[in-house]
Amino acid sequence: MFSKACEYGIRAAVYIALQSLDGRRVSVNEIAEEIDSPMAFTAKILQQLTKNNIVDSVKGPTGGFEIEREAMDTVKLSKIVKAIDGDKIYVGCGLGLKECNADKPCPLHDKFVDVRSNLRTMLQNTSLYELATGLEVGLTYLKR
Amino acid sequence: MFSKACEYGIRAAVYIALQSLDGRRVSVNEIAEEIDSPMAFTAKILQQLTKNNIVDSVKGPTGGFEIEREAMDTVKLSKIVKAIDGDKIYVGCGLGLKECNADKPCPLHDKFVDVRSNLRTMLQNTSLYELATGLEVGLTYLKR
DNA sequence: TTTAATTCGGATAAATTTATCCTTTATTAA
DNA sequence: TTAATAAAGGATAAATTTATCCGAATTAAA
Ligand code: FES
Ligand code: FES
Repeated sequence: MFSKACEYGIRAAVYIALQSLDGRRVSVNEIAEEIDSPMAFTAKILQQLTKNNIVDSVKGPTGGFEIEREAMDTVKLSKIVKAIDGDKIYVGCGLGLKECNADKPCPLHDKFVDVRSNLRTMLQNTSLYELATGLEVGLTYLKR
Repeated sequence: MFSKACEYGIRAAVYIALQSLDGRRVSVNEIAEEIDSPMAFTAKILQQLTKNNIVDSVKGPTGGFEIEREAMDTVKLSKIVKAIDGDKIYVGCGLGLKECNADKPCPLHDKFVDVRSNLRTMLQNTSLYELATGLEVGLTYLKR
């Protein structure tokens, strides 16, 4: 469904949000450990998240990544997915035609559009804050 | 969503079904042209479909691929997707944890499961015949 | 002012997916 | 029986994704 990069990106963002709720800034090293992802690759993904204003980064000692409380509400998963995987998940044809186009649809178009808009709605309505709070109370996990 | 191999596989299967409705057996060459896919790669995918009893193949002159009328109804997209992409789309965790597990769920689990079962239901309920008939009457397309 | 900690950015490597090529096998028809 | 046609299968190449490494830039604290 999502690329590995995107999966790591979402997990990382949720972890940063969780720690930011406690006012803690976290390093790539800590993030990679806590979400069980390859560190250097995770660093690259965090750069993308930073460039897209999804998380904030601070260099130097005591530096690291954080997310403002307000951003936790405004940043939806759709924004992260778009930043990392692009919009092919939103505009791509399920059967691989150049683009999805209702005027010259593939045989799966109608059914695929249903599923896809279901997914899109879910991503657009899901905030980082929402995901972080489940973690906070120990109901959900970022690694296993 | 699906791999390229899977996209080609579905398109190929639908095309074979369409032609089999007319009693025509089709070659890899024709299939690749009609669905606009790389021929040799498509041949590989057709081998998988054949091994999984999704389509039938006949060697030699006048040979090619075909699908029995009954199979067009019983073969659902879910079978094709499983044959080519495996079942990661059905059992995988949306955020990339080892497997999806409700006992130790990732933060997105509940919402992801909704979307996924929506997708699964769609795939399980969609037959090749259904997709081929839309093509037949010129409402849908396998290339563009 | 120096040192150390941290992200940033570029280069490169490994793994996987996508794609091609060529030989073998089966089968039909001449 | 031979020649031609088509799928099967194996080897390999190209492209993309995933992952690692290392030096540069920034910044806080000693
Ligand atoms: S054209 Fe294929 S999904 Fe819309
Ligand atoms: S555990 Fe992540 S989707 Fe179920």
